Amino acid sequence: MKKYWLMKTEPDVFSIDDLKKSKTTPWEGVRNYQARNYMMNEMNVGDEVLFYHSSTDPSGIFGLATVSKKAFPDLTQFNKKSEYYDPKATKQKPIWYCVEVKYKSTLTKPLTLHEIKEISALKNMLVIKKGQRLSIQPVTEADYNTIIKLTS
DNA sequence: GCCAACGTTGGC
DNA sequence: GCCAACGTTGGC
Repeated sequence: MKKYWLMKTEPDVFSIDDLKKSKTTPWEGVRNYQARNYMMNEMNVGDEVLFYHSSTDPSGIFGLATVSKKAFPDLTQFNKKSEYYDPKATKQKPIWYCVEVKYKSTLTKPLTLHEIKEISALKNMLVIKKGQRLSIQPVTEADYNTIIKLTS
């Protein structure tokens, strides 16, 4: 059963263009249990990803990607030099997991957060809910299909 | 196990 | 840069 996701990233740190260049990337640095649990327990190879740029102007959905590898330990948690280092994690007992994400396309017509708020069919999307900070959010198949139609 | 203090996210 | 929302930490 294919699932659909929205994954947030700050384009200054990692943008859809960066993903286009690297083709795939481990989704490292997630340090929130709810987001981790989605990756660990619910994401499967082939799931569709809406690639969302946050903390930028305008913020919104700028690309499409797919999950290309199931959850595996996020190596940055073991790396003392990484900003994502977690001293409580050990290789025997990792705390943080990530999936690998693969580039699919860059939207020629991105869908900004402002536009999402204006579209009544998308009014239940989590990303427009006040105070919604979760960096990985489930998206319904209907919302995903609406977005594909609007952006192609 | 409660909850105040603190840190982070992210739109504006 | 502000600040609302909300997750995490740690003292008790």
